[in-house]
Amino acid sequence: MAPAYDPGAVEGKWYKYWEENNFFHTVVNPEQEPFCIVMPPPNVTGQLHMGHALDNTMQDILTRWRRMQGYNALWLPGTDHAGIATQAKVEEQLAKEGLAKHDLGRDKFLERVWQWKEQYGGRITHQLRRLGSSCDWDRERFTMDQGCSEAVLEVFVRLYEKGLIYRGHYITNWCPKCHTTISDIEVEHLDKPGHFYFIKYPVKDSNEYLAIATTRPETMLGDVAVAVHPEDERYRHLVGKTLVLPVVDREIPVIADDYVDPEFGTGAVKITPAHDPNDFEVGQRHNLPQLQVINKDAVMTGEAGKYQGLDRWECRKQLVRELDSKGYLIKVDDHTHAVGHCYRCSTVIEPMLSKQWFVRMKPLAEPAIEAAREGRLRFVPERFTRIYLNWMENIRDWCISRQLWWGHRIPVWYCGDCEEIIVTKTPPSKCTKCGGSRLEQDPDVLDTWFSSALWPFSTLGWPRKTVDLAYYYPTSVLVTGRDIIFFWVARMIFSGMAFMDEVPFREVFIHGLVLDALGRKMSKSLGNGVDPIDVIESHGADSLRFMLVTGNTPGNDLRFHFERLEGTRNFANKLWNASRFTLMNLNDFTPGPEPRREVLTLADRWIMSRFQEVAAEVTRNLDRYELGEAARVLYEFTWNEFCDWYIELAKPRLYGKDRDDRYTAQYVLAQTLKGTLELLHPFMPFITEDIWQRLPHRGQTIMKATWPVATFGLADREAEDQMGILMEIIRAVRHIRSEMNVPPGKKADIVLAIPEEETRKLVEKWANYIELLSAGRVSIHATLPEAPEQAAQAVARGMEIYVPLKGLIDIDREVARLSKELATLEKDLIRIQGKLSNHGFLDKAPEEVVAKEKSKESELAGKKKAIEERLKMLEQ
RNA sequence: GGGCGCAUAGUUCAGCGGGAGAACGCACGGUUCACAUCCGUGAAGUCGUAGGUUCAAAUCCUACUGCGCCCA
Repeated sequence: MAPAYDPGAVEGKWYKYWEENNFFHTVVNPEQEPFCIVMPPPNVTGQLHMGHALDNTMQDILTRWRRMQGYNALWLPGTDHAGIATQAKVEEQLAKEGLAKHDLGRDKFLERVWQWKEQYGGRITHQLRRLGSSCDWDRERFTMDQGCSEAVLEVFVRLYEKGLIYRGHYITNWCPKCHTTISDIEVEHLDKPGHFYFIKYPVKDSNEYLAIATTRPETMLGDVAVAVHPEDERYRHLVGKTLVLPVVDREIPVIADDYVDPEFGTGAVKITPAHDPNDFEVGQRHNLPQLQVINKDAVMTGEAGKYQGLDRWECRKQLVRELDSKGYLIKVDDHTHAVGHCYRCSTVIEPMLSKQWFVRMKPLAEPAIEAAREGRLRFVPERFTRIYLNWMENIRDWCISRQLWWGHRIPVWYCGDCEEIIVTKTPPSKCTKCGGSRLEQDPDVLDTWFSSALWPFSTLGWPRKTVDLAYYYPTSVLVTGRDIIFFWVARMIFSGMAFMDEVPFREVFIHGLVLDALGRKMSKSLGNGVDPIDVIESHGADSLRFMLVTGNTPGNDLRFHFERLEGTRNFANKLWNASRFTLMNLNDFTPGPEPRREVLTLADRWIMSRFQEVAAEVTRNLDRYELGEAARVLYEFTWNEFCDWYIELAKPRLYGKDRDDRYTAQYVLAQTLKGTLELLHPFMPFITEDIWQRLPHRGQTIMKATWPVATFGLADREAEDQMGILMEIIRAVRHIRSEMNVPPGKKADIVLAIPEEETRKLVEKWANYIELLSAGRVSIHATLPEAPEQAAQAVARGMEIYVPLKGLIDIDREVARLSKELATLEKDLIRIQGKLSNHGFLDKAPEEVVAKEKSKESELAGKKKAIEERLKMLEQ
């Protein structure tokens, strides 16, 4: 084995081994309990970023753990066609050739997108493999594969037939750059500094005017009314009067509507139904016309008169100038307000009137709300339940049509003869009503999230009744980022309720975002992203995984620090070297019977007991989705207990002549290491497999090893207590040596006074531990007539520990050291005595707590007394 | 405007009713046959502020301040 761990040398090899042996693949087995995670499908042509790395590491940990626990653990992978993003990329590519998509036409363009998908579609799944993902690639799905597409058609038709899908002429969010409508949640509201323009609207045949305030003056070209609150005294006399729209000279009415907030602005609101969602509703209530003055490129239309052809911002500038010059502009205030931006391209959204398809949400949301309220579905952390519920309870209809070519085409045909609308899974040859053959399919495609909403059951075979579906649905847990709770999680839940009559997953495990070291979102525009593949290449996938998982709690964001990555890389190396040491000492070892308890040393019993507890604690934390805690427990056990103490204590027996002793040490060492590797395997799959394969083992792969549960012996409290005493002595001696500057190479005398017989016998028995780990010669006494000369002293558990330092001791230094210790002791003692003299505490605190405080007090008091005596002596 | 999260050692974060923890960094000392990607020892914190509940609060409650996020 190499003296340093080289991830590059092992990762590829083992992944290939796992995949070739079908270890990730599951087969339905009614005898076995299923565990299933469906992977949030990454964009098919995207590449792995830190968010994916975190999300998939967590899923892999859960999957590998459950698999080892004996579940039939399926992690089902797949990719998403990502309508807008993918189409935009291909359009970009075309643009480089000087082409637009319309030059090719729909069919040719789609061919290009499929080509693109073939070219890049494997990239991300390949990258997921490099991360170590143990998903069942045999079941890999794509949102536009045949099965998923069928599911989409089925769902669309069924919802339509139930009246839950309708087509409407409404105002929606139009992105002038992506050239499509997007749904409400795809709009990002950003606070932007802007202006509040106060404009005079003259009252017809009068000298009076009505002042309105707007943030978007250019839309006044499409104004069809001005609204005031019905009870607003200031304007009551104007309701029903006519205003003359400045510049345009069009006549518009003053109307009264509750929607107006009299406190805001001037209390008079211009109404532009074609370009504002609220105005749209006011317009509907008052039967107002809809005047479209901005087109799909965000350029002014013919309705804008002389401003036709101007970009919306340019129009605003010029129009304000004209208003000002003609005396209509009262004032312009600075005003910060939320502006809707496209979540994809950040272009300012233009509310636009058009015919679109919508999903009626209220009836669908109800069961999805119930499911969460009744606890049939649980969010981790729990607080996300409220966020989910709050959104679901206030849900609005979902606009699902997109003016794109790449996606699931809406299965709707319009008859050119009788205007019949035909909604069907299979293309009709003639009109079902008039028999005419002039049929035209709706040109739009569905929102990408429409297909991903079906993911948990479409990937398992729905709408067919497959065995997979019966066995794995509902899935066990969904692991995803909190940024897509609304986009995706909520939609899967109501879809699952609607079509499977059951939640799609029992639990939703939400994690945060991976931020850069400064706490900023990683983004292309900032260029602060860290490529997981670079990290895998430089530090190994295991280090990356471990780093992503430690120091992280459910739902919270995580900062990416390079130093932390080094830490986990070092940990991998530590594990590697502990294993190297173990293996070097196992050359003549064939595992036989478990050593009898009598031949076990204290250290053996201690490490076995500790391992037991660690296994239990790791399992408990995984159960609670506390992956970070689980990883931390393993880190500390491996490094601090197994390496720093157990291995050191095993050395003499491994190097010694006694074959039985050697066998016992080998046995415990090998077993503990193997068990530790198994507990670590979900976190660090590659290195653990590599070492496990070299150790005596049964089975083809650590992946299928049994999750350690009480594999050898039960917790051994006695061994832990006894070991604790010895560790305390060793630490005390090391402390003295270091403080007194005893050269590390120099053997020191260690004189122990242990009045208590049982403890004395224990220490006598294992004195070699002290000699070994604190480099000294130990002599043990019940009591000493007087303290050794020129010795440094420590006190622990009623024992006095002396390190005679003839010629080395610096009395002043020792006095200072002891005085300092005395000061902290006194501080602790005062606090505890205060507690113990408090009647409230004695009466109300639980007995154990009181007993604990009492024993602490006597321990500290004893220590204090010993140190005081010692100080008195030294100062004489 | 409403909601949520965070505030603990120089830094990044755990802990979330009964002795302030880890990692990194820092200081001191170390070439022993697993590992200098290492070993040993140490210094370092009125646990954001102010109240309250409790025998007991970093931990629960209330208000406030600062930062971040979501929704309107």
